Amino acid sequence: MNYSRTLNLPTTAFPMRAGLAQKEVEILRFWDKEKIYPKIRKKKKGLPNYTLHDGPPYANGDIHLGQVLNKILKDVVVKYKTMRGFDAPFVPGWDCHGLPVEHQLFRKLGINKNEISQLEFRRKAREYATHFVHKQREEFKRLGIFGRWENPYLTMDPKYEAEIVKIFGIIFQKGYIYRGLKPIHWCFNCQTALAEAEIEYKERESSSVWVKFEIADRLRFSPSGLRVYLLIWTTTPWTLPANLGIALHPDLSYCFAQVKDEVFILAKDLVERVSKETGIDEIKLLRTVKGKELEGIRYSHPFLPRKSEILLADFVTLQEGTGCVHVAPGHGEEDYELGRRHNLPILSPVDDEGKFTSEVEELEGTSIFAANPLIIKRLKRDGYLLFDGTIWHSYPHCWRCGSPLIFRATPQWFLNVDEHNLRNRSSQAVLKKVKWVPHQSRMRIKSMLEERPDWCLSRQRYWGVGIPVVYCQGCGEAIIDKKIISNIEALTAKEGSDAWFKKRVEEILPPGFKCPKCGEDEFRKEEDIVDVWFESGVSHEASVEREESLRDPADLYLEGSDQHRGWFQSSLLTSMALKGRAPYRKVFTHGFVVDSQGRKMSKSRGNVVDPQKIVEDKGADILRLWVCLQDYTQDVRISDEILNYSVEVYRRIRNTFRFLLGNLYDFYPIEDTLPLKEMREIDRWILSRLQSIVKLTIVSFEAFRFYEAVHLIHNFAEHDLSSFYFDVLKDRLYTFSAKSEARRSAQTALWCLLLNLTHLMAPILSFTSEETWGHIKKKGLRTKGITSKKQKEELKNNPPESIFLSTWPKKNAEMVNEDLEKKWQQILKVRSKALKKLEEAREAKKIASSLETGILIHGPTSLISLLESLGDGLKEVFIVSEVKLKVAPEIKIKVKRAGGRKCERCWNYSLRVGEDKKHPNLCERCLKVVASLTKESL
RNA sequence: GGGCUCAUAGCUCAGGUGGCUAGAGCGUACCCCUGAUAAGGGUAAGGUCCCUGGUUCAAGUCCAGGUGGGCCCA
Repeated sequence: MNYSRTLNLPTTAFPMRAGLAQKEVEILRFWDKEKIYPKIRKKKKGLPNYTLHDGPPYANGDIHLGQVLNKILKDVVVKYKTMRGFDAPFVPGWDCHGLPVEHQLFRKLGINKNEISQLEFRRKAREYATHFVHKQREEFKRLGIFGRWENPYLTMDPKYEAEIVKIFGIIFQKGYIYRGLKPIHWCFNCQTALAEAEIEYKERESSSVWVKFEIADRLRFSPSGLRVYLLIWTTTPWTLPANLGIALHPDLSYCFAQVKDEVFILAKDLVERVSKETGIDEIKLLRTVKGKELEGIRYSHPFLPRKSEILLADFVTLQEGTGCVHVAPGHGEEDYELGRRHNLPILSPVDDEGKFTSEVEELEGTSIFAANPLIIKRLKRDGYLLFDGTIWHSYPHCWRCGSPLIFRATPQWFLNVDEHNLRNRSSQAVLKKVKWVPHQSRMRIKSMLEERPDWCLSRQRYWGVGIPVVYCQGCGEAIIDKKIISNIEALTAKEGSDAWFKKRVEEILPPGFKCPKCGEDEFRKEEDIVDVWFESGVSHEASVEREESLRDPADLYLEGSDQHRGWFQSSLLTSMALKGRAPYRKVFTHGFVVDSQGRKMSKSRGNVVDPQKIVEDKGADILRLWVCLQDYTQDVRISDEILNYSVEVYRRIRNTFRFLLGNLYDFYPIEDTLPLKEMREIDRWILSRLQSIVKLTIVSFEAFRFYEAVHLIHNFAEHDLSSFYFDVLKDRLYTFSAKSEARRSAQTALWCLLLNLTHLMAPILSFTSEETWGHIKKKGLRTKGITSKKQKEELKNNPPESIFLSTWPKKNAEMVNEDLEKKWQQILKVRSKALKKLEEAREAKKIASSLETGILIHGPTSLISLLESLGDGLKEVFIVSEVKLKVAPEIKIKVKRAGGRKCERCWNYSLRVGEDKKHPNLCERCLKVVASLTKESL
């Protein structure tokens, strides 16, 4: 007779194989159709607010793994906080303006700035950014990220743009913003500034000149009667008129080298090379000093009536030249920084067309490249040229027209980081008021703040918010007026930032406006736009402060570690300047996604992984789990092997859910739950273990260590549940009478495990938890045997339709039983010894299933009485047919074949199998069960 | 080159204030089960704890130097 129909075998519609790619789409549709997110928002209204403010990604291209990592982490935090009883809205944002969009669009259109009007281009840029906002939004939604997707904040939204204008005005009024000069890459053919990304380096022939700068001060070491020169090398003689310093490395050795009746100062280690390149020999080394010993010594300019000083700089190297570096703060990045530190003027006597201005009288109107030979000729004539030649080297060119570029200083707007002690105040706020996770972030932001230069707010671009400044045509005065700003603000709010570029200046100014300095009434608008970092940097005001649902300062900013220099700082500085406090209470940073070797992803390396592919192939939950399996405070690796690991962990957790659901098919919590007191000891034990897991998981989530939580839960599912508790439980679940107390006790524990584990995993495995919840909620809705109307009503609304509308488990103190946990720890130790013995017997081909055996346990009295207390449960623990105990000084376990015959129903061996004639192959226990079944079916 | 940082089994992670015969899970090998079945159980193999020095009775753990990787700057 086949008894399997008399067993309570697991049944569930929850499939073993997830089919995530399709299933997730169904769940997304469910969330969408049932408006789950709006319902969450409504339900949480009035609870304590938790604001995680989204750092806006660029609306540019498809999302990459870095953004996936970032948004999933945010989502886990938000879902966790939501389920723990916070009102935690998520308002996603996008950074829409700026170079990345502009650059890519120019490329796509195949034109340059001069071939399209600014307004026409801006229209296209808006379309372009909008397109990617939509695209990325769908991609993020597909990952299961909850948020107010239908109404994100966009930096190109007119209201947002108006805020940018307003805040620029306020910060200006407070005195933080000034006008200064800064060198930029300039194409004098296109007459435009170029960003780094728009530069192409190509080989080019340039002059290569060695120039002598005569020392003007008396030197401590002074070779009698001889003239002493600093020897510099440059490939851009046209920048010599702007020379305002010569840089030496403080720690390099410099020598005084005599050539005929002149002495040159140059790096000692470069003497030989210079000699070779210039063909000058017969060099006599007089003496050597360290660079720092020459600091501050003055020299004369070779053809201008000017004296400058020797400066020290770490950027000086022995790679090329002479170790004495010509410094023109108006014509080079490093030169500029060095000049700024020494308060040198930013001299840049070259106009838009690349011609000298009147600042260099004798070259006025001459193009810089045409000036090169003139300058060389003059140096030669006056004896300041040691040698000249030509050189092929890599030189920056315009990506559009191919012309060689120059570095040229232009007037730009800056935020003074030291105004009103801004730097120190920010530093203090960051160190004392803000929590940094991981703690290393704190030092990082500190050192970056301390070293950062003033913030250049001007960009010579098309796509962005105009800097709201007008200039008097009469005296050139730059005017930022409260009234004008509020006009621009109002116009921008109404028509968007296009208004600034569309309107004539008179339409922006108040009627009858006159220059406060000279009384003139003709003006022109500033042409530069605001740096995009300023735009996203003011989101604490333009988004958080204005959003009804969000709180400023935010509870959390969560971004990649590159934002220490970026958004964390731009947000901090603007907030400090505006409100005198940081915009965040806590900052959580994560690392970067790298390949299996720990190397960064790049197209050239060919190791870029596409998240869309993983989603289509394995599912978003696998990606979510991948994120949460790793220590993302460091760099996060990805590879097939790592993803497969994620799949394995997923399977284990899914199967755990499936086992739980399968064995609860006939369990309805409302009527079948057994009170804790009446439950079996092992069931109470697993519930106590569960409480430890709940407690520790909460600790991990609070510290944003999701990987710790996942490892914990996975281990629990593996070690406590699957390999022990479930294995032991099968006998009771399958073979005992369906409604027996013993079985209900087990099911009560399983129900509790199921509820808790699905919740603990929900912020991470959102799709799978929701899927599981779908099966759970059907059970709770059953109202069989419930008569009162009120009860029925309650059950209608409970459980909630989505797991995300329910709350996270709390630690249940009643279930905690440390004594029990200790006791079972000992039992498990004995069990693992027994398993080893069983395996030996199995290897020896003496047994196959452990139920074929009986075991004899020797041990000290304490252990024996502990085991004895388990009663019938003892043999279940070992999954054997018989356990005998014997007191002995040493622990020892013996395995023998079980006596009796195998019961056909429960597979246990028993001496009493065969006692009943009707069921000759059943044991005494199954006999009773089967008998009751027959009775029932009658 | 500078600031911050990371390095433990093939993979993902544990290893407060130095005492370890260095752990867990995955994967691998072998075995068992066939009533969680493209599942489940068991056993086992796997590590110069990046390298080199030093402090110490004792170092994965502390110190110094180096190598390699990451982010940001130059």
